[in-house]
Amino acid sequence: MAETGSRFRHSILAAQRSGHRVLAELIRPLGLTPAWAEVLTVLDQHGPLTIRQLGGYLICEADHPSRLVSRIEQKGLITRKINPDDRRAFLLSLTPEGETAAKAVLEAEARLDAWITKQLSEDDLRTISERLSNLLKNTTEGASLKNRFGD
Amino acid sequence: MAETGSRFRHSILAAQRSGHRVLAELIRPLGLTPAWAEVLTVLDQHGPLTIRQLGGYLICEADHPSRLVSRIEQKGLITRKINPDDRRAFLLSLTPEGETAAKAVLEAEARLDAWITKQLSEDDLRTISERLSNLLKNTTEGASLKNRFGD
DNA sequence: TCAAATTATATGTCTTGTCATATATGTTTG
DNA sequence: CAAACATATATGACAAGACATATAATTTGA
Repeated sequence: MAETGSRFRHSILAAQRSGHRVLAELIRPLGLTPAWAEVLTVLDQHGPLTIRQLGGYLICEADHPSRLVSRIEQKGLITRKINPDDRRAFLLSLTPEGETAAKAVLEAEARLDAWITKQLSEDDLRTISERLSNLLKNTTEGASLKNRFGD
Repeated sequence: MAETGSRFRHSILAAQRSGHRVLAELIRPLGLTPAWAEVLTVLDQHGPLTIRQLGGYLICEADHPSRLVSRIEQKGLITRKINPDDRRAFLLSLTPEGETAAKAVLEAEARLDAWITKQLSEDDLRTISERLSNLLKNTTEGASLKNRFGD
């Protein structure tokens, strides 16, 4: 079938949009969005990072997440410290409120993941992740995936 | 592993973003975006549609694509005819320029799909599409997928 | 050492997408 | 028939994401 690829692409798009919508609903009561959730969980897990380093872990944004970060900062979930070694690059960390929010995000994501693992087997999930990682091996998104989840 | 679901979700996100970026690069010379491409190919394939009907085929937009349509219309790729039976609902069709653009989109997508089918087997692609459709069976995105590609 | 190149971040502008709400038309029902 | 309800589309406001460009700090190399 010539449309195998097209159907595959549209299925990926549909899955992403659907998952995004569901996650957005789960964390909206927290005043958060999926992009904010990614920033919070990455900072929670990988400690103080510069904006550029943070970008290397994010899948939601290809460019430098300056504006995303400043919005989250304005809500008081992130602080930036001046780096004496390089006064261009700030070090971003979670505030106590940010850590609380990150924990709440992890709980919401755990609920979503529990639902997903009821629908598809662990084996299917792992196989799909692996095939997609393979497809993305020379892309920035693939690099971020590897940074976050290893090979 | 607890993170199987998380990795799966992030892989889907990464694949979508990467595919979106590549398709955007392929059709940018045509002055088109991936969302426009979806509208053009759906109208090309499924004839005159109202905005609501069009929305039922689109995966890129959950709500009614009013503004997306009016932007494409302003570029002269779509026309709307008043429907005498229901003066709320317009019937959208491609202009000759729109049909040309739709053909060009199909060619660009065919190049992308040719690359994809070199990276993953037809069997893998079909299996992944099927598992994702299954996951989405009670969602609006799943309904659009079914409208476009059947069961 | 100092000009050029590089790097980190920021910002203007635009399209996309969501939510909430508005308006106009059509349908149903008391 | 009129009021209530439903439907089709539009729009204001915002976050997200991409691209191009700008600015400031650092590094490099002649």
